[in-house]
Amino acid sequence: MVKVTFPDGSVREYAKGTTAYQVAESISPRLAADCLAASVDDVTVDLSRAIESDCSIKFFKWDDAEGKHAFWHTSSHLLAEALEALYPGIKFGIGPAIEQGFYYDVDCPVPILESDLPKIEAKMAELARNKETLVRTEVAKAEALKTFTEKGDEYKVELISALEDGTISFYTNGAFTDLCRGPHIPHTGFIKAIKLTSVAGAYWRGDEKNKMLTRIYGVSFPKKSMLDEYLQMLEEAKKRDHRKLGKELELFTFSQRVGQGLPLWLPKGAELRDRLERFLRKIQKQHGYQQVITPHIGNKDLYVTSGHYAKYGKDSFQPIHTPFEGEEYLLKPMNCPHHCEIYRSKPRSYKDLPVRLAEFGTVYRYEQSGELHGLTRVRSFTQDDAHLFVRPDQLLEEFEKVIDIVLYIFRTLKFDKYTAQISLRDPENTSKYIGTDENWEKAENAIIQACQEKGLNTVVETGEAAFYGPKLDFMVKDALGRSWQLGTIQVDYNLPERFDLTYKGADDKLHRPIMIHRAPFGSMERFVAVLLEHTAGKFPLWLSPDQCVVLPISEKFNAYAEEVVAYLNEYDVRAHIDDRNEKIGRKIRDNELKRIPYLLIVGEKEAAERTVSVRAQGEGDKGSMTLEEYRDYMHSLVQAEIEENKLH
RNA sequence: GCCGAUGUAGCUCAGUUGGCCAGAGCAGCUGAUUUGUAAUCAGCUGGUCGGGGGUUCGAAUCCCUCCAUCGGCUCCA
Repeated sequence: MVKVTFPDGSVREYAKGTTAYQVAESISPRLAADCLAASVDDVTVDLSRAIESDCSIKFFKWDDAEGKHAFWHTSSHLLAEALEALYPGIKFGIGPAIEQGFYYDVDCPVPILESDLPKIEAKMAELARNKETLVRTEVAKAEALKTFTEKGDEYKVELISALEDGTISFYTNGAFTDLCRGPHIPHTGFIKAIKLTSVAGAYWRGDEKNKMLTRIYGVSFPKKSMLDEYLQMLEEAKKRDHRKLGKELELFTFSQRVGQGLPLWLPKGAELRDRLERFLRKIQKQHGYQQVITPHIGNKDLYVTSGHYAKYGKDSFQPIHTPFEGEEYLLKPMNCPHHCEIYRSKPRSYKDLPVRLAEFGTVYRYEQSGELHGLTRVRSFTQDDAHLFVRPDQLLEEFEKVIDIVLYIFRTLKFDKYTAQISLRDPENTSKYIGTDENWEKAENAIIQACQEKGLNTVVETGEAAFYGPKLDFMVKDALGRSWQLGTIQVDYNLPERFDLTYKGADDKLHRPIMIHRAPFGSMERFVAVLLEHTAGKFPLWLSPDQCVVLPISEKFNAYAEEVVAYLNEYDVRAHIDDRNEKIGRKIRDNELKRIPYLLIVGEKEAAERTVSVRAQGEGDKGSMTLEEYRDYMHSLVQAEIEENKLH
């Protein structure tokens, strides 16, 4: 007999060799029917796994991440089985579960097109109905190699070659056998709804030097209704797409003639951006930052000194040559070197530090054409940049203060779901980076310690650091769940050395400052994009380009409406008039669709009483207010939005 | 950059197997209407069908090429 401990702490005894499924069944048939995978001593396993010794056990259903993972992983095997049946000679790369579904990478003798997906889906559904059991077998490495060499699947052979003997397992569903660690759901009959979402190219093992395979993406569900919900969710997400909203709300546009990836900010977008900038500028002023302004180009030597030229020079916009002197200039791809030169413009004392130089600096980077994406990835963008030059004893405190600013901004704009990611150097490949191991270690430790002291929940990603230093990045997802880096804070020991930055210490000797690079928004472009997707275009009142619009019932009341607009504008309430010769219903509809927060309707009654009839966006009629009441109401709302999350 | 898809008026989209001057709604303009809480009516303007080349008696439709956009991959100072 073996003792099995359950999550609630209770213990039961079972005969040795009892499967996880049988254990579930012994608790309740319902649990056994719903459960998709289990964990034994915190290792996720198939339900068919036999229990050989005392252990703790957990069961995973669809609602558990592990359950979904096993479900989608099995779905990818089902996809592979269908593909093998439909495309003889097809070879398989890898086919994992992902955050929202699964994919399989294949090398197919005939191209698989998007138009082929329904056919493949149908085949999958057919195979799923057979309730094929996923059978695990453990094999010796030599045998595994033999199997796939005979099959002619060089990708699997390559994968197996890298594995240790004794750790290799196969899973078979129907006619398809795959190299796989598992775990899987018991049989394919659980898979009731399947949608193959797209085909794409993907390099074998993620390396662009390798062959490009065909990747087929899909999702699957245990119920048809869940698929419908999922598709519905995608439709909703499309409505929040910042590219669509940017066009509808007239915030920004692109022109093929100007060039790809070069956004043109329209008046309302420019106003929105200006408001965000003023918001941050104010916080920064309170925190001892000084605004500076630097040119959009810089001498090539500047970037040779910083190391950026060696790293990015070749795949950047090509240098600008002066007509006579033969000098080379680069479009500024970042602001740090310019700020270093400002630091150097006079001798600095330890008493002057920290020096905090801030600039909304527009930079130009050659992004690969296939990477451009709305406002989130562009070739010209404005960083809300600042560089802090600090003494070693100030590093932690300053870093933590920057974290506070980032979090304040996120709170104020209601970005409550973010991931704080510590991006470290790849220790396997240090040639990608500049600087000494000692300095890297110091910089990385500073970030880790600051995050701990702030009690920040973080994930660590190795190999994601900038080439000159490690970073703390704040990632936020867009409407479709794609993650974007917004705020970033970086610790840098390298540029101060390369630019020979110094300050005079109390000991009368020269010391090296440490640099903190930081951008709480990241870039104005990307931030506005993600903000649009989060708010669906319904900006908080303080940010909204238009706070209210005055709608006269007929032309007879235009004069009074103009008075109202003038009054509100005088008191910093952003108002304008809609004096089109249209019926009031029409004006309401159009302005609601433009997501104007407040509509003020004025007719005979309002003109006589010097009031406005207030209608809040999406909420309908709120009754009438005098101009003074409405003005104060707006002021209090705006105040509340900003004060609510105030930084201490 | 790579794989795949898409590109028709300012916007959203029709356009059958290649065949009469390329259509609609919205927006815009003109006129009528003077309106009370999500679309008033009528008329008009607007397109080298992404650019270029080719096949054909004839091309939005077929082929080639370039450009842009979209979904991924790679990249992201």
